[in-house]
Parts: sequence; C-alpha cells; structure tokens
Amino acid sequence: MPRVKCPKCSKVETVLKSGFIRQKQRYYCKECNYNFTLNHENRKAKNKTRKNYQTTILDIGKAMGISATTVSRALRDHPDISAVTIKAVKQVALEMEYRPNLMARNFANKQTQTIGVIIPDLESTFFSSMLGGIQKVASKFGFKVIICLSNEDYETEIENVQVLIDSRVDGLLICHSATTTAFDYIDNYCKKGISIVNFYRISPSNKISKVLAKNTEGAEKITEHLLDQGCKKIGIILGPKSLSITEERLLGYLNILKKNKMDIDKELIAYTDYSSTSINAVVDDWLNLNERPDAIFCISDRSAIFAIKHLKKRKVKVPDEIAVVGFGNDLMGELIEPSLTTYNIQTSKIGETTMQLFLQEYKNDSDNETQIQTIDGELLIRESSIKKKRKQSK
Amino acid sequence: MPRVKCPKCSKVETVLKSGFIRQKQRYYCKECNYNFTLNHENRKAKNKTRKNYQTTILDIGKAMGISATTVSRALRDHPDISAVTIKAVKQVALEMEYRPNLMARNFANKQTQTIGVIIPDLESTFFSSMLGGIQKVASKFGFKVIICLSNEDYETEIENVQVLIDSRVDGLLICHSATTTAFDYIDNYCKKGISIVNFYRISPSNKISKVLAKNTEGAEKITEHLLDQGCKKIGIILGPKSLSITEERLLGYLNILKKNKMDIDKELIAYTDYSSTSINAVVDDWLNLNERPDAIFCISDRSAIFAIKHLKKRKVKVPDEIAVVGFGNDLMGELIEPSLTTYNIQTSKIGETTMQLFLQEYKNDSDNETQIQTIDGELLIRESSIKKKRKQSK
DNA sequence: TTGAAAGCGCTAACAT
DNA sequence: ATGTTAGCGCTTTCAA
Repeated sequence: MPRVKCPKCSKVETVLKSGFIRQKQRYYCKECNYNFTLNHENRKAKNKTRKNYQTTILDIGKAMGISATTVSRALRDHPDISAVTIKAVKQVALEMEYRPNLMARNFANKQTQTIGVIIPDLESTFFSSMLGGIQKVASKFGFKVIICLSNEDYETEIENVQVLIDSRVDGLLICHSATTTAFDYIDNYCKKGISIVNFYRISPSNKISKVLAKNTEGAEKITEHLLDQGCKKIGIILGPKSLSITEERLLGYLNILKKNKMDIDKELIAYTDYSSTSINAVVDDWLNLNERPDAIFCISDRSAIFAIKHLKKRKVKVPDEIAVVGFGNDLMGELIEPSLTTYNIQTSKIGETTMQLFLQEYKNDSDNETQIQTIDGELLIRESSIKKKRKQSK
Repeated sequence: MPRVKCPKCSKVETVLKSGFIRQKQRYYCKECNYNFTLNHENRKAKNKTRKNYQTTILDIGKAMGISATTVSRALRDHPDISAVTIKAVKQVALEMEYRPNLMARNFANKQTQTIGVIIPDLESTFFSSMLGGIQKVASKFGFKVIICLSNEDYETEIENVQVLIDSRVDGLLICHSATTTAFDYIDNYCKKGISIVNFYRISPSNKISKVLAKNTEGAEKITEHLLDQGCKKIGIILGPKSLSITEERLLGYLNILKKNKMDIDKELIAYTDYSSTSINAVVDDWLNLNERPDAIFCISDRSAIFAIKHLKKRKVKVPDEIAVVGFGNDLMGELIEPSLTTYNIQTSKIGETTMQLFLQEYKNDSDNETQIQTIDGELLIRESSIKKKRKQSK
C-alpha cells in the first residue's frame, strides 16, 4: 500500500494506487473519492545539464513516481510487474530516450556478454573466416566479440589474454601464435575458472575444450593423393615444431609413407616459421638436391602459394616437375595459377563450433568435462597436383 | 594520524604509523616505545569461498590494514602516496594475485577503453586489413576493439550501432553496408555526443570525421590508364548507388571520358550489389552487345575477379579482348591469372588513420570541427589491363 | 600522506 | 505487484 497522503483529507490509509495517468502514477482516496498524482520532478528538467547525459532508470522512476526497481523490472518484462505498469514504463522510457547502460548492468550482473578472441593475424582470409564464424554465432546469442591479434607473437598473446581477463570477458577463444611454446599459462587461468576454448592451433592442456581440424586425416589424404599421382619423393614444409598442427600433419604424412613402405627422408621434412623467406629457403635447398622432390606438401595454403610463386620464379613447372599442395582451403588457393590442391578444413565452421562449444560450457556452468571436437574436412583436388601423365592415362 | 589504540597503554594520541612490516601497517607508540601491528583478516582466509573469487582492492586493504582508497591510489602510482606504501601495496597485490576489475574501473570512470568497429564482412582481406590497421593502433593505445559485421545489411548495421552504444564504447568506427541508404541515424547519435568516425564507405553527414580513399582520383588514373592502353569503350561496374564510393569513382571515370571528349554510354554504366550473380549478369549483358566493351573497370578487386573468372568461362581473353581492372588492392589480385591491375588504396593505412583520428578527437574532447582525411593511393599496373599491341609497341 | 564516504547505474534479496 | 536496501569494485571528492 502506498504511503501517500491524500491532498484533501491528509489521510494515508485511505489512499490506493489507481493506474497511470499521463504516464504518472495515479492515486485514489477512497474517503474523498478523489484522484490525484504527485508532483515529481519534471522529466525534461531532470535531464541533468551535462551534455551527454543519458536517462537512467532512476530518472524514469522519478518522472513516473515509481521506484527504479519497478522500472528496471518492467523494462525487462519481469513477471512480477503488471501489464499496465510495463506498458507505461516502456512508453516513458521511449519518450525519455532511455537506453540501458550495459556497462552498469554487466557490472551488477558480473558478466559481460562478451568473449575475447585471440588470433594470430588478419593477413589472409584464413583466420578472418574463423573469426567470421565465431562472430556469426556470437551475435546470434547476443555476445559481443573483442578481437586481439597476437601477430604470431607469444608475448603479445599473453598480454592480450591478460587484458581480456581483466576486462572480465565471459570467455576466451584462443588460437595460439606460431611462436607460443609455453602453454602453461592456460592452465593457470583455468584454475581461476575462466572459460577458455582452444581452436585450430591448440595447446596440450587437458583442462580446456578444443576444436580442431582433421589434421592427421587430412595430411593422410593429401599424401595419398600425391602418391596416387605417382609422386615418389614428397617434401613436407611444416610450421614451427611447437605447433599442434605441425605435429599432427607430419604424423599423417608419415603414416602414409610407412603404410606404403616408402623411405622417410629427413631431409625432406622442413620446419619453418611460415614466412616467405623461410619457405623460399627450403624450396631452394630442395632444388639443389641431386634428386629433387617431385611434390611439396605445404602446411598452409599461404605457404603453398609462396612455394608456387618461388618455383615459378625458378622456372620449375608446377605441377609437372613438382606438384604443390596446400592445407586449409584459403580463398586464395582458387585464384592462383595453377589452382591449388588443398584440404578444406572449413575454417568458418571451426569458428562457429568453437563459439558453440563455449556457449555450451557457459550455460551449464557445472564443471563438466572438457571436450574435443574435430571438424570434418575434404580433399580439394585442383590443378597444382595433377601430374600430366596421370591426367592423360585416366 | 591513525586512530589506533596502543595495546600497552591504550592511548590513541601517542600512536604513529611506522612503515610496513611483513606487508602490514606497523604502528609505533611514542609513550611505550612499542612497535606493533593490528590483527586484520588473514589474507588467505579472506579469499572468500566462491570458486572464481578475485582479490579486490578492499581485500588488499584489509590484509594490510590500510584503506581501499590508498590501495587504489598506490596501484596507480598516485603522487599522493608515499613510495614505501606504493611498494608494499604492489608487493601484496602480487602475492594475492590481484588483478584490477576493468569492468568496475570503467564503470566508475564512465569510459570503456573500447571502440566498436562495424564493417560489412570478413570474406576477403579487404575489410579485414582495415580492421587490422585499426587494431594495430588501438592496441598501441590500450584500446580494445569490438567488431561487428553488418553482412552488408542495413538493419544489422543499425542493431550493431545500438548495442555498441548501449555498451558505452568510447567510439564508433563505421564503414557502411552496401544496403545502407538512410544515414540520418548517425546524426542522431552525434547529438548525444558519441564519437563516430566514418571510414571508406562514408555517409553524407557533416557532423562526423571521415577517412576515405582517393576514389575520384583513383578512378581517373584507372580510366586514363585504360585509355592509354587504347581502350575505346570502357564499361564500369559499380556498387549500389547509395554508396559514396560508387558515386565518387563514377565521377572520376566520367571526368576522364569528358576530358578526352569521349561519348558517355549509359549502357556501360552498371550498378550492382557486389554479388557474383549481379556482376556476371552485367558481364553477360555486355558480351551480348553488338559492340562489346574493350575494357571493364570494376568497383572492387573482388568484383574484378568475378568478372575475370566469368570472362574466362565465356572464353573471352583477358586482357586482349577485354581488359579488366579492379580497385582497392586486395591481396587476391596478385594471385589471379592474369594478375589484376588495380588502384592501391592502402586499406591498412585507412584503418590506422581512422583510429588515429578517433583518438585525436577523443583526447581533445572539445567540440572541434570534423575533419576529412584522404589516404593516398597509387595505380598498380599488372597484367589484366595490358593490351598486347601496346606492350609490343613500347 | 591517508581515510571516510559517496556515487557510477543497475540488479537482487528481502520486505510489504 | 511494488518498494527498500544493499551491493557489485572502483574512483573521486572532501576532510583530516
């Protein structure tokens, strides 16, 4: 019951609420049979003088003669609040151009509806399309995405993680930089209960969920395909040793060579830092061998393109003299001449799945076990690996 | 003076602070010549029981027997605080694994150190490299970047703007979607004092600063180059009419045709929505003309690549029968065969400049005038526009 | 040099 | 169905 005096009889006990009039709480005195409203602050006047002043729920409450709590609840369609009140409040909110302050709301709720994403770079469509996938799912569920680029640098990666955690993002989706060799920091944060999902380039930690491409299987298919084309000597250009994808793809490559009882030539296994210089150096080395490889399997499409360009420069014919295949399926692979054979890992889907996995863990905040999801891929045979003799024989 | 009783004489007036001992405030009673500390809550015990409990400045304060205010100031190297205190506080903060809650800090400060970026998509390196530029400058100045993709959709663009503003981002960097035709919402937000910078695809509003490419100049150079190559009939494939870049580039194209007293054929001016279908349709139309164009100037590298692919499919030789040029300088242009002649607008620099412009306005929050910055570009002549006869004659 | 108190805008627990 | 109160973690007066 409202504790409001009737302006006529000055009694409190006889006064009841009686809906809203002109967006203001209306009261009714049973005794005097009198309807009245209270003179609260004027809506416009109240709008403090500061230039960027934003209406708050308190302003609305004052303007209407009701409490901020009721306004807060009405705005969020809380079941406790009556339909009339909700309607009236929303109306006033609109008039006063109220907009919720998400900073305040999130602070009060101790959550941010924001996830942080750390990726190595935006220089090809490769990571950006993963980012796109993440963003797509995130926006569908009302999450904001803060991006951070590690520029393939470990220090930057760590700094980014720190800032994001300090910002209290609800979750962290990490694709490690190529120079990251120490992954223990991940476990540290996990202890503190922060949701982290690893994607594509993953850490060895068993405390977090992961989304990865079928690296080993993909590498097997790629290698098999090259053998199919009659290749006898396949060089493999990898990334840094510390990277999960390097390891897994090398495994696939070795599996198939072993299965086919082929020699494994250590000289043909090269580790690089993804830079064009390091890739060109490897290619040069191999061209100087007595017996050149007849195929090069590159860790990424980007490196495959570097290799093709370099081979062209060195007047080596691709694919006839040396077949080149990539991995990943970057948009660029379709454009280069010859078009690039690759393994489509579905980057965008990796992003989507990563976000979904996070969401899943976020909802049932129980300490459920971590899971590892593997995204299917497919061999994409294009020109860069088709040996002519074979082509004709088919 | 501390209001602490001496444990021996129980007097208050005689007690002075005397530095820190074992990270705790130490007191000294002049009268008893006695040093002591107070028994405040235990550091470890205090660490509430909740799983994700994070140490707060209050925890540090309690643990040390000083106020949260002092801790807050010490942590930020406030000049009021003595060096000893600062050192001691930082030490304890480290021990207690304190991390500032940026959500709370930002809320109290009414700023977020975050900017929102709205771009149309991440499907090529085109916008993502602008994003990269923004991110680069942003991280240098301690700003976080929230990205939103409009997917070239006006509604989504508006929604994104709303969410970002509700989140109280410090600034908004917008590159409009291709379907945005109503830009008035921008002015509305400006009235409320939100910093907005427009980049690349800009609105007609004169209330916000803008960063743009030299569209008209670039289009002039491109057109001149095509005339140079002996082209007589240049088709131009534009984006939607509502887009600033469409208008400006068309202007450049027309300027040069007029300057050279050439006929302007309306049939050769086509508006598209950037989709491959719409571009292919235009190309098909032109191929069906009695007199086909001998060159096609595309609004973007992406559309130029669509055009080239389609022409190849239709067995039209590029550049001999029809030269094709793009605009922008997307990474892909270098890879396609024939490599694409384009105008390098320096996407990454556009991003960097946009962020710098925002920073500039943000610092001197005076209502300084808006500025428009134009980023230099350069003609990049590659294979797709070099007519053979010319090549030989040179 | 330090501390106490108020407040940022919102939400939730607890009345009524 | 609505209001009261307290609190999220931090910063900033203002007072000492």
